[in-house]
Amino acid sequence: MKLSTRGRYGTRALLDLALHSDESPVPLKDIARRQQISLPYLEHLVMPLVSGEIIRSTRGAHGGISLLKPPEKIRLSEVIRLLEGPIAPVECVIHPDICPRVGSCATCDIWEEIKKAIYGVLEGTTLQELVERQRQKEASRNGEALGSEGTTRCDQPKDT
Amino acid sequence: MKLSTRGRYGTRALLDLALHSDESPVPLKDIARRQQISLPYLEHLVMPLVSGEIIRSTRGAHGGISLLKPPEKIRLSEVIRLLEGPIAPVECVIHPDICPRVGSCATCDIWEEIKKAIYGVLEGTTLQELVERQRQKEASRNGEALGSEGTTRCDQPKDT
DNA sequence: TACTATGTTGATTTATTTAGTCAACAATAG
DNA sequence: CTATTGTTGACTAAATAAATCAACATAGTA
Repeated sequence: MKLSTRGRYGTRALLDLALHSDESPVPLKDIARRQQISLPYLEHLVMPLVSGEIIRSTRGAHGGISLLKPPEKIRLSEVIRLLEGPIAPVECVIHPDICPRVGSCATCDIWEEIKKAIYGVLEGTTLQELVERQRQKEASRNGEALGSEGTTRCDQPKDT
Repeated sequence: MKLSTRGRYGTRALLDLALHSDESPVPLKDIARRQQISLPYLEHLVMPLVSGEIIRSTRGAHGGISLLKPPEKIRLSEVIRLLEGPIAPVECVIHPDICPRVGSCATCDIWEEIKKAIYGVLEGTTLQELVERQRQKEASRNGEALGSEGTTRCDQPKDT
């Protein structure tokens, strides 16, 4: 029941993009540096977001990626689905037709409930909310202790 | 965000045990056959449940495994924790101390919420409820269509 | 006692997925 | 034309999942 780096890095990249976008595209290189994600890896990570039409990419000098929709219209449910695939914890919830007898197995009901619970959280959270939370945290952090480290990252070191 | 076979097979094995236990221990061989799980694999699977004191095992002839607690006292949250480890979707929710600055990363809040949502479902479900659900399903199935297949399994074929 | 049925443990194997790199290529701005 | 950026696909290394196998321990039974 773990999220892979795709979901985690990808979400952080999107949050970083939202925090730093001002009309002009944001180069992947900058996001990679700020979020401490290897550039070649990040390039692959964001591709599903491009084809999912969450972001647009611009090649060439001064290129980069930019949001295709306002952050309040981007739901984490879609982001995670694009980055990690279906949210359900087991296949039979995704493809009930492969179950020899759907509806005869009590455990699947529980897996279905878990799927709905996860989906509820992700569907109810937009990128805009993430942005606001992040700004709030950074503000309160500056208030309490000045001059500490630069950009912080949460899941970087070993959160497999 | 997938459950591994450990969690799935283990839960089914436990449900099978609860459905077939009548004082005497149930041999792993029987559970393996009914649930179509390879015996050597099942042997490894149930070990965490033994050390977690969910079940007791008896060696020798007429041996097998038996529940150590009444099914209504066995919560899926504990079963899954024993079989799959911590429920949180990322490490930093499990070990906040490894985060360079806990509380400064907005995405972790969401992962924490997801953890709570999953936990809520699992904590709120007991083995007894699974048993009742299963009996109910089998009863209604016999009512609607007689003489179909034997034991059904839901997640067996390909629910990775 | 000997034998059979069962669980226990640890080593080993195989396949899959994850995470990441590399290199060739395409497009755009200046 | 050149530097800068994204795009694509092949490739690799490491970790994890999903078993399998063999040697052993224990309990019942003839």
